[in-house]
Amino acid sequence: MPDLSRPTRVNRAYDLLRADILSNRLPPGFSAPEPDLAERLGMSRTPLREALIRLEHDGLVELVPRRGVRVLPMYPDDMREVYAILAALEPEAAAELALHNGDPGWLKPLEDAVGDMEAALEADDLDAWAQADDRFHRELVEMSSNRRLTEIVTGLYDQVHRARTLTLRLREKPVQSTREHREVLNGILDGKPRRVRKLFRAHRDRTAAELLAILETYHLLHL
Amino acid sequence: MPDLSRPTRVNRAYDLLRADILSNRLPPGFSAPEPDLAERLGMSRTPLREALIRLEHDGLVELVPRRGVRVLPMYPDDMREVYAILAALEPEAAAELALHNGDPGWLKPLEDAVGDMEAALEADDLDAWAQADDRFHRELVEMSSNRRLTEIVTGLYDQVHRARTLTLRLREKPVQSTREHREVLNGILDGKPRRVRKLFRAHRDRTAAELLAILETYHLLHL
DNA sequence: CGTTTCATCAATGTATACGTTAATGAGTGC
DNA sequence: GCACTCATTAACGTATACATTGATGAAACG
Repeated sequence: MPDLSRPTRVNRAYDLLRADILSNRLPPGFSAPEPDLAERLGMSRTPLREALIRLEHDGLVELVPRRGVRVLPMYPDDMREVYAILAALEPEAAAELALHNGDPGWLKPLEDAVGDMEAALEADDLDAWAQADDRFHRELVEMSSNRRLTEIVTGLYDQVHRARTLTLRLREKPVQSTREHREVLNGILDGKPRRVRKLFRAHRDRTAAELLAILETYHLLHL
Repeated sequence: MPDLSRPTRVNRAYDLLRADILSNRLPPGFSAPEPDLAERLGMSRTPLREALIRLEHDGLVELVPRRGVRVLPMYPDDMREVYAILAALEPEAAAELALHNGDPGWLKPLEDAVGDMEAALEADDLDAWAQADDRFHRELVEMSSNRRLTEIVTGLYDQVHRARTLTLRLREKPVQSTREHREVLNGILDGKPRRVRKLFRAHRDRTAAELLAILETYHLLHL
């Protein structure tokens, strides 16, 4: 809830560091003392520290006294934690949508996202697919119009972002995932909350298991 | 995940302010410029600001440039947000417990909590009842051994803490609530996850509705 | 050579300083 | 009497300074 838009140094530091972590430019395990980071960002330690506190809350870094900032790794158990929470929240949010029938065209963002997933799948463009997938999930939770829920869920997305990116090309073509999204969307359109919840839940559980299996297979024990 | 135990000024400021907010000594809507607060806490603005950033993340205060810190009020819609999330998370955590049958005596903390609720109800000690109720919910989510889940849920508890305290004496004797906790516990003991989920969900939905009704009745529109 | 002691160094936690800028109110014009 | 202008004030965002203290490696010792 801080104003992320104001052009303050704290915000710049936060945005830059977050982007570097999500993109793996600052890989898990990386650590550096505050003065180094501050210099690299061209600012003093004061705003940097404030940004770091926010990143720590986001579960992206750890502030170890005397050892500086450490980018947190994600172990399979961490992944399980995140997906267990998402498996409880997302299906509920989706089911909720199935009740609130708004004006027609209301679900356009979701339809577009699923459409883009299908198109990307057809075109074998995995990056576009991942982006559309991400959009689907983010749009959906935002439609819940529950600000707290949105913040929690997007925070969790961030935490598993690296793992998703790294495993994107290690999995089979996401044919089933794409179909499942379409089914969830249809369920919402049809106003079937219980069906939607069940479908989404199954989707989450399946994708979580899939991702964990890949991590195990490739011995990617920390991301 | 900051180290809350280290005796630093940041931690002191955080603990004191959080306690003051939860106890309503700093009521919703209260606001003060940073220098005032810093002086009152006997420290400089630097550690204070770091504490405030954490409180902001916790959803307890808002940092308004030029106007200082503002203790956030809770409107009915905020309450709805919080309870919607809890209604998704807690039943899931409880259902999970119904699967993992650990050693006997494993559920002791929950049994004690429910026992204390029943005793407090008998003794007409509302404060003790509320404390036991709180303990039940906290213990339960901690047993999920999902650190992230615990942090999210306890953060939400904090946000509605004031409302719960203030309405404690405006509601009828929590006979049904107490019974529902006992039923949930029995469901866990019997290893019936689906039943537990349903019971807990109903409990949450009912208590949320009850609380909101009270707020409406008494025109307590912001807490 | 391994271990212990101690001095050095550097990072942190915090205080202080300061330029910028929004808020406030006095003063002016209408 | 009301609106507007502008000067004053003070809070914020940030930089800098500094004492404390853990870490590190050298040196002394066995």
